[in-house]
Amino acid sequence: MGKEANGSAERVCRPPTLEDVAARAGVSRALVSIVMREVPGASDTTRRRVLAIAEELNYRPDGRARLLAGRRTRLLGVTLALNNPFHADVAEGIYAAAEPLGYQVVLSAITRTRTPGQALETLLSYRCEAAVLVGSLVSRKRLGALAERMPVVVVGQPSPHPAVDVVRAADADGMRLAVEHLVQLGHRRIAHTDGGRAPASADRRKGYRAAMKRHGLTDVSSVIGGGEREEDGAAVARILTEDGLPDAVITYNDRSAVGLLDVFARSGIAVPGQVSVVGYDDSQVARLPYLRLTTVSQDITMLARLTVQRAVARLENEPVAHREVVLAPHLVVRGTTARPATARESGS
Amino acid sequence: MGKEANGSAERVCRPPTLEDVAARAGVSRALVSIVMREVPGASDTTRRRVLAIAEELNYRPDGRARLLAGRRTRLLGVTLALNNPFHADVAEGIYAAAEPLGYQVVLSAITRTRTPGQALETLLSYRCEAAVLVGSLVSRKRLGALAERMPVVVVGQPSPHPAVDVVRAADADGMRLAVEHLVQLGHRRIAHTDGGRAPASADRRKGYRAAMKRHGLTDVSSVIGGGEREEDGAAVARILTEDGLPDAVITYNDRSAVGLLDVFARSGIAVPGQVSVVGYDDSQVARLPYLRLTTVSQDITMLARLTVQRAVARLENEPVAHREVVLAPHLVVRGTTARPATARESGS
DNA sequence: CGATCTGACTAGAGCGCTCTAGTACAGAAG
DNA sequence: CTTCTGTACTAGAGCGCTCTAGTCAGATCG
Repeated sequence: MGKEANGSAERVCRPPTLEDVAARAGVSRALVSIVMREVPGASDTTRRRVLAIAEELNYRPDGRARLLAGRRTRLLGVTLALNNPFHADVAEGIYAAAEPLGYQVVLSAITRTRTPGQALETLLSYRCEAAVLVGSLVSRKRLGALAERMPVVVVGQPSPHPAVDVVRAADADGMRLAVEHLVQLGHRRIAHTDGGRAPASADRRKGYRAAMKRHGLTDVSSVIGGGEREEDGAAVARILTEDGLPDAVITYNDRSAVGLLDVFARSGIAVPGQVSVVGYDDSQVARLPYLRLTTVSQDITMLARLTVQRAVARLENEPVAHREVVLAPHLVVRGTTARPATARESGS
Repeated sequence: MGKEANGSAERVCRPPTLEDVAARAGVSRALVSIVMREVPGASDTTRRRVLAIAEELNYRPDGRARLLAGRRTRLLGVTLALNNPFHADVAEGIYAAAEPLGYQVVLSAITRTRTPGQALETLLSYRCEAAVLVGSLVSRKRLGALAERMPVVVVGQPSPHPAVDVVRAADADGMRLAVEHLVQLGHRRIAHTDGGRAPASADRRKGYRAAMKRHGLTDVSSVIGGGEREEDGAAVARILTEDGLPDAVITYNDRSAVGLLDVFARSGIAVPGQVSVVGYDDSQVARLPYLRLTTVSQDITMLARLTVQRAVARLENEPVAHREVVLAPHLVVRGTTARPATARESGS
């Protein structure tokens, strides 16, 4: 005859459990579990009744217990750097792709005070079934140790380790697209601001060099270092302004393009009037109406979807053809590229 | 005499448990638990021995089981929008502040496909002990329901609900600082780009109006709407460029200042030569060497630290003087503000 | 009319921990 | 020799679920 005034429930009393719902409904715990999991084994009538009582008691299944009791956790762990817009976009896509497949996502942030190792440790402690590493630099050794325990998918950069999956865009192709676009517009002196030690930077640099070579522009090709942040692009812009402008610049990513464009704007250098600029990523920032940055799109949504697909395929032992999934990038032409002003001298 | 070749462990065999370590060490599970938790009750000798065996077996405590078995979870839940730099900074600070106090952080992202409600639901299901809501818009009703279950701290904006804690900066004071700085420099026509319906926008707008009034500048005060993104600032810049420039602009946040500055740069409007600009937040972007944005600092690190302190205080039943912790903002003067070029006409 | 089947439901054993209430056994005090 | 104190350790009961192996009606069938 306990009068459980749930409405005035204080924080003190613990949240209701399966047991409570079962008792109230006059059924077994197992049945309530069946209803809550929406698996077959209960009649429609009881299903509705149990659901109503659960609602009434404000019952919410205990994630910890579920994780512990189930034979599977269906948990996808993601490590990411919170301050990186590309990472954030990927994580968003992973959430969206995982939930329809019945997988949950758990994030573990890499920050100044929290190393990739710690972030991974946390994920492991929750026994997630697969690890998704978004553009973070984890040592080959650690990668190997991790891959021995669970499927690992590295996103957005190549990874040398034979045991990990990789989902990324073809960086060399992306650079080729950028170079070809600029060449077709009539540019020759096309510079590249690289990403230094940042993920995928090496591939993009190589792609740039190859593309320049193919167009017979090796002698005018120039790589200026480098980094992934706005200020890195800004620094390069200052160098270029002093040393003489090229016809066009392809940056390592959109972030560094932003810094570059800003310094150009302040120096009164017209884009695309005096110099064309191509970014990389097609992140949110490239679409800003006042920037309208021409950029190479990695199709982040697709990247995320394929990442989840791959992790799930590994978990469910589906056959996987290649360790690496490489997406074809495409160019998004916006407002920062145009024919050179002086270009009436057609042909080479 | 089973030969447990752990080195060649396949993914198939489950990770080792307390039991395994205990068996190997010839002690009870409870003792191993004591050692792993680093609580008193074991001799140094056994402690070392158990630790060595745990290491050898590559044992890692199971977070799910810990959470479930302990009388407390010591889990702090944080909901945040991944694409918001301010949120990311706060989350980073929360990690840093929580771990020394023995609390763990669990993130739950708000995305286009994941509502604040869903994000909260996830946190609840892991039975975190307190919820931290970073600048997200949760209905008053939902806030109330949540606060009945656990301590709730809202960060970076006022919240009307009497049951939730608030940690934020004094937005009106921040605007006062900005206005005073500009007035002292000799500006009169100081405009404000507001944040529209964004969190804290109302307070900043009010603070601006009050400060302008105090300086007898009501007739030249002007609020132009508004939004929290770069493009919102850019839109305002275009309006100002057409309708006539004020002496200075104070933006709702750094993001919108970035858009504003960019459009000014493109239109050949000199900052701070023709117009001074003050941002708000002192986020990473304000410190970019090519921007050097004068801005009102909320001291995000401190905001995060106080948020954690407050949540922990509630959990540990420490006395709490006021529901709201309001930090005094301060002005960070960088390169986007200066005396007006024509300012030799001293006095009013 | 007993044998078989099917759908709805239940009992109870875990999952890997934590934590309370103990036991065992030193050494010190009476 | 007993009693006491403290340290080192253990037994075992949970935490709130899931899941296997049932039970038990009632329908189906030869």
